Amino acid sequence: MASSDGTVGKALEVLDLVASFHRPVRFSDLLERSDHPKATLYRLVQTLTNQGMLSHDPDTGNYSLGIRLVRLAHAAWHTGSLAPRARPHLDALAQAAGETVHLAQLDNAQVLYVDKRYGRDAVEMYSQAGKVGPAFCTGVGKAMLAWLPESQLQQLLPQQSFHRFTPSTLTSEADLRTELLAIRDRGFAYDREEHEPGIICVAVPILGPTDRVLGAISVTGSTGRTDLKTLEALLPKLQNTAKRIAEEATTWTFPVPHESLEQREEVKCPV
Amino acid sequence: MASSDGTVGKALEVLDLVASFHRPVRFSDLLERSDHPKATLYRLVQTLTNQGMLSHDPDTGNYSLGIRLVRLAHAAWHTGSLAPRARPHLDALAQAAGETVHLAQLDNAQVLYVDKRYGRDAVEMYSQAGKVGPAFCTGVGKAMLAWLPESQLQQLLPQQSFHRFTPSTLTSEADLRTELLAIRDRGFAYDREEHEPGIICVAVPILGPTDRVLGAISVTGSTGRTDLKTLEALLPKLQNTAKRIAEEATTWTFPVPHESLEQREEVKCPV
DNA sequence: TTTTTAGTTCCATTATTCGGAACTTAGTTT
DNA sequence: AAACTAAGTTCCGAATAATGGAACTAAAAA
Repeated sequence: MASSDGTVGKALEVLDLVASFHRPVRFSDLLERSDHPKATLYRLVQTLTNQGMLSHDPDTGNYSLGIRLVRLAHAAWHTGSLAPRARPHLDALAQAAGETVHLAQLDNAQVLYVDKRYGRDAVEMYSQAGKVGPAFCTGVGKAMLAWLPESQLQQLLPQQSFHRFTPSTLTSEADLRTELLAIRDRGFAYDREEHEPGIICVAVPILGPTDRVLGAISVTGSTGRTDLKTLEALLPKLQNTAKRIAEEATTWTFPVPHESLEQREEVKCPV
Repeated sequence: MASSDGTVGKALEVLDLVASFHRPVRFSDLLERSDHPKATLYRLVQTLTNQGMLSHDPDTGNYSLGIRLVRLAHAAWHTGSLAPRARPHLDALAQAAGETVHLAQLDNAQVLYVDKRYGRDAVEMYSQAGKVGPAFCTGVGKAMLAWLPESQLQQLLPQQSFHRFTPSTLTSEADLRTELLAIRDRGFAYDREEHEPGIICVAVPILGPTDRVLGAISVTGSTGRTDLKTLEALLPKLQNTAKRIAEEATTWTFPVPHESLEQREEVKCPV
């Protein structure tokens, strides 16, 4: 599955490229890291800028990800992610558990955190929702992988970096496969400081009717304050929460759109 | 500027179309509202799904905006919007003012709120930030329009709906033009219950070196608790904050990326 | 069973994208 | 100031990818 589909694929690739810099970039920065010939890349960037997916600062010549993305993501988060419907359940879980709670979904081969709660206060959400992490060495990642059909695993596993973050990171596909079987067997996943030293967690998948993987939730702690046994005691609550979220996600029929359409409509590009 | 550029433009149009439903949609829903022939739309949707920009629930056949958008938006918000650098200033302003504070940018012809503070507590990113509103009848919208070059105005004004939200909404381009001149003259914009009854605000633009419009901030109140005179007293603080944000936005050189690239890389699509 | 509706595939035609190379700035260096 | 360099932009014939009418399949309704 090496190659991307068509012009659209290439354009989206450029978006990822811009994102990967984590800072505004000049055209030549992009050119350097891209396989496309100058003229081609230039045209792609132009198009994306026109479309508001990139923004271009005429003073500095820098490109950044465009603001249209933020708008689209707002909608994506509302209709496409589990977060809005999982919210009350997450709140309750965070209260009851008194530990940090994560809600994640798969974004391709990576884990994407779509919501997060700190024991009590809902702070810092800005910087957290939307963050991505590795799948092979996080609790939520492994919990989701464990329930994927073989066909999908075959696509996702080769994309894992198996980078050794800590001494306990699983660094081969074989080790991970063994772990995934164990997880599926016992019904939940551990993170034994595999991603960050001192950080442990217990995670369960959120499964749809056909056991399709919808997402995962976890409770996280630090080895200083707690241990796996303690976190494990929260499992019933975790599993209960996961079940409820799954129910909401599948039961729920969306309310009829209130169509605040005064604005909407096909708005076209400025220069 | 009726038409969009190329295949990429069409694909992004489809994303907007999906977003406009505010709920998961079936293919036929999209077909109904789109000008594209069935096969063409189908291919576009396929491509976007492949790319993770749309997600497709095989159980229900529904499409939603994909999770890849959330990831991209996270990056967009960090590097592309004023929000992260404006943050401490907004906090300070909200504290000092004791009123709700908005930070907005232009997304095409609309206003996009990229951050918000209620007197004290911060709000979650994707449920509030990412929201769009009309430009012609909000304080931040008018503040930004007032400083745009004529060429841009000519593109954006025809896209305004001029929908009468309240008795005091300006409902014609001519009225708005007059108002914009007044705003530019006095240096800030009022919202005299033009968008929502009982909601008033005072807004100032955030201007770059060449007076380029970077964004706008406002303090908002309700007619029950306050009045325009009172809000106006906060103007020095507002203007000061805007200036600081502008400075940060232009001065700031981004820190060298910590390149947590174990993950990144061109990750390709699952089935 | 037949009919209708929703979703998917085919493929010759057509329109877009591609990219090498030349050109234009703007910023350095001698 | 002329010569050089690097970054960004435009051109245009060749190559490729998108198009969409129509036919097909699957599933639901009559």
